[in-house]
Amino acid sequence: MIEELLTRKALEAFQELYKQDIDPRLITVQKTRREFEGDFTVVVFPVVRFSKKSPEETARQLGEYLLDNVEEVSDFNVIKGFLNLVIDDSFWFGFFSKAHHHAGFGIASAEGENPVVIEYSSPNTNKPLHLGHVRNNLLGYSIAKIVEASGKKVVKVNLINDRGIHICKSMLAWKKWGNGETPESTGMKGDHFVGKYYVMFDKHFRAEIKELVENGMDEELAEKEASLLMEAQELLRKWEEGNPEVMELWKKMNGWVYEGFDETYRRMGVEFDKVYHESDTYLLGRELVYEGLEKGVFDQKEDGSIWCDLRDEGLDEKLLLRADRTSVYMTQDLGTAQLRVDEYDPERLVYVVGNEQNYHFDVLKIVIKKLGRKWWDKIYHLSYGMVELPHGRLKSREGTVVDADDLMDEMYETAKSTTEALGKVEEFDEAGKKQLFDMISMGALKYFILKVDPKKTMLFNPEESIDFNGNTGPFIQYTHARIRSLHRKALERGLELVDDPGLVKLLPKEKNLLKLLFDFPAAVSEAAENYSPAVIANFCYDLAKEFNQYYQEVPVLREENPEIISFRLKLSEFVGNVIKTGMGLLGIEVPDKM
RNA sequence: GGCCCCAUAGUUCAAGGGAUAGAAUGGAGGUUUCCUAAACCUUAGAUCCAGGUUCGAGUCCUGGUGGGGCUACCA
Repeated sequence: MIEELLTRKALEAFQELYKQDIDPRLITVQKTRREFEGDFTVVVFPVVRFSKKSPEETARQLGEYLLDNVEEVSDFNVIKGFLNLVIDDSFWFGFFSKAHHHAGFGIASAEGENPVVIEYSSPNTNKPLHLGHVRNNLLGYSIAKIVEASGKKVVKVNLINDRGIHICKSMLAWKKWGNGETPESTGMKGDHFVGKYYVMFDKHFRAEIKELVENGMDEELAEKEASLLMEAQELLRKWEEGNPEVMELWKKMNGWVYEGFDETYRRMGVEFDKVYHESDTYLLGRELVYEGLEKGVFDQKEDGSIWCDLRDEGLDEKLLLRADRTSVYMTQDLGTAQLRVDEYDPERLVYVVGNEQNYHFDVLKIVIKKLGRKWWDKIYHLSYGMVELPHGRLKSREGTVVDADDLMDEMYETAKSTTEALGKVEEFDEAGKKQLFDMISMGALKYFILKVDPKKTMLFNPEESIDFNGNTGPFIQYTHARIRSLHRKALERGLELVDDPGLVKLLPKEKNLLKLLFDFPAAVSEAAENYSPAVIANFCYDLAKEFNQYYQEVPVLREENPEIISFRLKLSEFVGNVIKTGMGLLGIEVPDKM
């Protein structure tokens, strides 16, 4: 890397010029800001105490040394304590010649045995997916792609919370009021169908509480003793006992939900290498809790419930098993973590889970540590921010949710009408149109969500919807389509091209593009280190924006010189390929024409 | 009450302790006989408050204000 070379040479310069060995961390080489001349900048303020010269003088002497001793440096200028170095065109052109052929530029091949296991999605089987899940799924899938591109093996896993009181509520409602109807008989998508009964349970449950309270019962007590809740709990007990009738209903209703989820996953373009079900892992979790009890790291209370005392770590006591020995959320998460370690021996266990569960994961790590598992610190909670609506956060109960399927439908319609209004679809057949509208609508949605730093709370305004102009997915897709169009036109016109154009005088915009392209592998690494697709999204946007400016002011195909046409065309294609690769890391497809 | 997170143009987002805080959108104005105008160009507009550390603070520290989350024998 050129930055490392410059750092090394700068250190060398300090030895030569001032007889000083300085801490490499004091030398910062960064990209020169747009408004100044140069490609890389060394900030000399931190090292003036070693040179014992003014910042300007230090920068000037360092600049002269680098100009004399580093082949790539062709000029420099000094502004205050900033040394701006100009890298010779031949360096950038050399990079172009080497890299533009390479289809997988920026993508490292997987090495090492131990994979990174990434859990994402993790739905409950009682209701359809909403906007919060969309952020989760898109983040998880994209991060998996990015980590893979950074040269690691990745296993994408999903953990389905398929058991518990929530699904029992849906089951009970269906038994009581379903009259045997099914997704097929109603034409509803399976997850929406089951979700309907979950809502129905809640409605009747509320009504019952209201009635109990009106008859003089305390509200808190009513919420605990409502007959509907008791029945649902009875159903859960029967489930844990393996009651055949209950199991059958449970399997049937979960099956409906999975069919619905699969459709939504397919549409979002996400997939998994392995799917875990909580119903398969909670028993292992229970064994781990007993193990901890034997080791004396957990405690049993008089009623038989088992707890982990975390007060020494500044946290509270945490329940691990109920008095009746049924399991809680933490129990099954212990089990699944152990299972994954046994199965994959991972270098890291990444959990893509919302930041509302920060506390849960703090506790999980400590509990695993207390169990004596050395891999406790391989657990990494990728804690992403909530999606808020203009009126506050998403709340299923209050009906302020944005349903994932509805959202995708609306996006599709918007993409369709916008594209048709622009008169861009005459040349497409029906299948081509559908494919294009899918790409554009999902591109807009995915980019909108992924361009935001995962850790931050983000706002989604359904009224204003998602834009197709400016810093958006379709803008970048459009740039790609333009580049592909250039390529098509060049072939149509039978232009005389050369395979490896020789060194041409680089225009400023061309140099800017090459500098951006040069940074792509570093952007992939940075995105992988920080688990942040936003880094890639911003990179793609900058590249597309720079290209559009270039496209606007520089003719590509209308040049005389075949060498120059070839260079500009290949540079454009290089940009197009990197956009395609980068957007691919976000799970976004790019069209050849739009 | 305790613990955690956040605060940047009207709005939605950027900014690895570095130069004059970038974009987009919305506002105002402009570009199409020429490679796709979902584009491009010009223009106005912002770091919550008070201290501190530093040659240098949107970024780090302390206090305040405002917002969100967690603090379930729900998952």
